[in-house]
Amino acid sequence: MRRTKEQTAETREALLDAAEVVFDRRGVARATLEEIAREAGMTRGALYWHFGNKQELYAAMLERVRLPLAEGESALQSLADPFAALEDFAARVFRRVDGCTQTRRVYTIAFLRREHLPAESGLDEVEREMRNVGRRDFVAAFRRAQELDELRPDVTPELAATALQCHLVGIFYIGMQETETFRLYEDGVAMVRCFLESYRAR
Amino acid sequence: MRRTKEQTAETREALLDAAEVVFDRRGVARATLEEIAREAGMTRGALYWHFGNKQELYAAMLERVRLPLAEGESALQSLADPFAALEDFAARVFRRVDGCTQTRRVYTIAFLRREHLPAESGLDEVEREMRNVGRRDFVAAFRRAQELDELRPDVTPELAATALQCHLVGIFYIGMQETETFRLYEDGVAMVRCFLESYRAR
DNA sequence: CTGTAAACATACGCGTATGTATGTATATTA
DNA sequence: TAATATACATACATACGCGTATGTTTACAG
Repeated sequence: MRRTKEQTAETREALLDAAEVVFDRRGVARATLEEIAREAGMTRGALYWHFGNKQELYAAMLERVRLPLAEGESALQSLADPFAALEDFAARVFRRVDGCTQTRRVYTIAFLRREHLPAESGLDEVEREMRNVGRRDFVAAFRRAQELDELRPDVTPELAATALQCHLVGIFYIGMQETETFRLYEDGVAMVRCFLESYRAR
Repeated sequence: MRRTKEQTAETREALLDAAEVVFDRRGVARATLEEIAREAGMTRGALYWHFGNKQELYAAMLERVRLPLAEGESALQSLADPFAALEDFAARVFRRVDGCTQTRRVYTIAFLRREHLPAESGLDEVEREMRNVGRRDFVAAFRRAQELDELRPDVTPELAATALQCHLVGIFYIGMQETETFRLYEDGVAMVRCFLESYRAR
């Protein structure tokens, strides 16, 4: 019952798709490998062939979304107009998470359907990067704004970056819970725009 | 081996204290009733006597913190100066969560150490209230601000309330993860103050 | 003072998820 | 084309955590 290389790759993708569905449905801890495999039309044998255990499966699921998202972040580098770049960045992230079902589901899983412990080797690194969104770039952007005398004089670039990060995470967190009363993209962009104005010098 | 009523109450409190510690350490799903009982110097027998199962234990743990916190929220009712009331409210919540070890731990558990599923009878209600912080009062406060022409004309009270809620939740979320680099009270108050200014009419 | 039930500790049975070991058909390679 | 390793399915052994049943002591009601 050996499959071709292409079929094997399809199986792997199907298992990751199934993992997203089941993790979202049951939560990561309560999700069983049996249910995931059945959801993909396979057995646990296939799962243990492609991934060593649930942790590796989860990590692979994160990787599949992290990589395409990482591409879009580079566009923040345009530091001519820092505030416009920040708003544009936030809008793109919201559009991405709100528009793409897979991305949204994975973010929902990482934020809500999973228990975060202080030290979890490997995973912590990736998830930290996910919730940090683009904090490093935020600091750089606000520093640039400071040089241009566009940043409020009574706040540091670091505080502004942290505040933006907090706001984005909160919007994610609430937006994923209140899926009916809250439009991630429209409301999110409006909030960030209003938020950024408050850190602008007058 | 029957105990006095007072001893029984002490046992119950000890079990709840132990639950906080173990839930924080292992996460709710991975925490075992055996470990919780041992942490309290008891056996599972005591746990099953006071609480029917892990879910009831968790709910009781939340209740113990929710009740004292609910008292402080009423002070938002002073609607003479809505923005000052909002800032004052946020400051008190931060002070409470940052200062009281027990409150902070329970909030950490509810936000980070637990998997949130769409429909979970009973718990969802309480946790929804926890993360909503004081949204209902926020709307009222921003409505009042609108009447006083103190609210930005281009935003609705509902959007402003949601934004504040998002910001608070995000500050909680990040503040509990980055316990070293982030001071919940000091940084949180500074952020909320800056945030509120942006929703003020000029 | 006595009976009863409270407040646990201990012991047991059960289901369930996990990891691994083994079986097997077939794509790939030499 | 034969040999081999791949890509799974199936079967098994194990352990763990839960719920409950039972045992035991003793505060408390009458």
